[in-house]
Amino acid sequence: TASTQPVSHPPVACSASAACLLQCKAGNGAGEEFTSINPKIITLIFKIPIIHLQDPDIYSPINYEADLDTDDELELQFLQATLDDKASSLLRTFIDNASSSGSSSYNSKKVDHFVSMGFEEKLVIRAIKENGEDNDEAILNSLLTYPVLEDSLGEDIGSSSKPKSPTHINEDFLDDFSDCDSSCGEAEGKERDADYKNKTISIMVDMGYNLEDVLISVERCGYDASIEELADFICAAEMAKVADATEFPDRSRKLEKPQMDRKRKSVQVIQRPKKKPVPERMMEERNFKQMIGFGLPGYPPVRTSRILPDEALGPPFFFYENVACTPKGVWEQISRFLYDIEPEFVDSIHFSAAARKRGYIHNLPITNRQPLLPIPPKTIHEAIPEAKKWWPSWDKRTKLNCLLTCIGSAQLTERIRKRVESGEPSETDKKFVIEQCKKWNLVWVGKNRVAVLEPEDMEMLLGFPRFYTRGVCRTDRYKTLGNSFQIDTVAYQLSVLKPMYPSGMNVLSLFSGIGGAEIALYRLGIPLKNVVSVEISNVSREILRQWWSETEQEGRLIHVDDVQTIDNEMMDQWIEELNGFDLVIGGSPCNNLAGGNRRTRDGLQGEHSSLFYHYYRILEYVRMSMKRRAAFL
DNA sequence: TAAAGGATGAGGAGGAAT
DNA sequence: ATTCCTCCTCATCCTTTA
Repeated sequence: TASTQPVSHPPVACSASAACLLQCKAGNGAGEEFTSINPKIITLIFKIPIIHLQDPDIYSPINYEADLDTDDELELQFLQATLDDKASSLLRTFIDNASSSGSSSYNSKKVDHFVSMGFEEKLVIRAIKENGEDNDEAILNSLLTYPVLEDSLGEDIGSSSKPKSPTHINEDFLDDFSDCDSSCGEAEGKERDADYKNKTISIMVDMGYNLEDVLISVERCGYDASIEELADFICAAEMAKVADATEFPDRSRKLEKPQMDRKRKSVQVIQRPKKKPVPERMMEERNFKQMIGFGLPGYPPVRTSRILPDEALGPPFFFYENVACTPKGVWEQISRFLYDIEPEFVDSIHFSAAARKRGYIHNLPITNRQPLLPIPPKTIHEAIPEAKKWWPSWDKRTKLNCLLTCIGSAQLTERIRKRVESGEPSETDKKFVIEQCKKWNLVWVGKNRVAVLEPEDMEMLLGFPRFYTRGVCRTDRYKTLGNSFQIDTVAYQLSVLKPMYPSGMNVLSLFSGIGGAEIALYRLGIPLKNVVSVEISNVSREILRQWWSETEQEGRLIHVDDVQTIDNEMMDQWIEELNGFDLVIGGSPCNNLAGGNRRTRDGLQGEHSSLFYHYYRILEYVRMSMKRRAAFL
């Protein structure tokens, strides 16, 4: 059968289509759009082609339905109902990819084709019978619909939901356990557990794992955990010992909330907590108000540890960034896709003289962070000492506002000069001047003269080397810098990686821009072994390339222009050539989220901001592919 | 032709007063 | 708890200027 075929090729090829589906508008020109997509639905689509590897019965879409509540059903129905022409073509791609990539080693018969995508054979037969053999789209649509329509399947579903990592270790091992699930009675369950435990432990020890570690991992992950899950846990625990014993699940903590952890684990990314919505959780946090994240250098930590869902643990580590003040619900949506990890909101005002309110979601440890040295100036006067001389007493600013992509005009600064130069300005004049200064981040550069920040000022305030962006026109320097990371802020969070990777890192940098992530790692003293940098703007790419060349980086810089063109084959090739990625980092476009956008602030589904789903797609695939590779080697 | 200028507010967050 | 007020925002697009 399909499930016993050796894994020789990445089976997932539909992810891009799945992500694209998110952007499909409702059919019939109704003008409605997806405003909130449940990751369950998307994950369902994502997972379908890979599930056959493990255990088709367990991974059939029906089983996923176990995690779908009423809302999800509606959403799924809505998804299907809105498959217009555009979506249909994507669906076509989805099917083609799944068959050409994932099922290349299987026979071409219709049934096998869909079985290989993870659907149950009997349902495939039924769908073919209903739709005819030649209509793949209709067949697939039916297969996706069955779980929703088949009420009677609900019980079976609920009891057999046991998603496993797509990692392929040894099918024989899994076959031994795949027929045991919670549908057994209580007594049976205990017996099953004991049986399972013994077999698993025996196998794991045979595989070379330390008995104690195996026992701990079984305790921690639950008796129904698969071998690869246990292996993952042990691997993570090992890393934790090296890196930060308090960050990863450790022995003292593992028994605290076994039920909660088991539940979370057992559903992986499919299930999202419903009782405690993310928004309230996030807003309750006092870190949102002050935007100090989990703590700042030199201050007592807000939080010293956190428990990440097992499926979120590195490697690879990941780091995601975007503007903090998005339309409502956006961060909740992002968080739901990124393993429900709580965003860390930090205002770079704590690291710099300029504000920059940003949210970060990552799976990094949060203790033993170290700030970059030297500590950057934190007030305007420290940052721009020459301005102090000309600063009027009635301008009370000590900090700059967020560095944007556009600057004030020379005409404006001239108008301000005229208002101010004729004696003591009136209150009205002062009000106008202060208002404009705050709006455009103007600083006093001469007697009665204000000016916009120079590109070099912005480079410094953002933590880049001086003249980093030289060589391109002034407008482009402002634009690219305005879109960048604040290096000190990001580096502080990334600093925990330094002791873990003394010999350097392989980095997949998405939406690189001018290379804020690369500079942050470089300034931390973490060697850049290989960097795959994805950036659509050739101006930005050139800036990074130039820096890479000038600083004589020993590693390799691979540039890709469009994140949407990255397919599984490319990722597999990189993973093979570079021996995997250690970090997937990036901040997806904020155009449709940022408050300054008057025209197209249409949220995460916006034209540019929806590229976030490619971050998710790529991260998910890289993680899956690396897991599979690790288990295979 | 390329760069700069100018017009284009909504939408939250947060504080103070009620 | 509600209302009022102040403040700020990784922007976009068309026109004007150099």
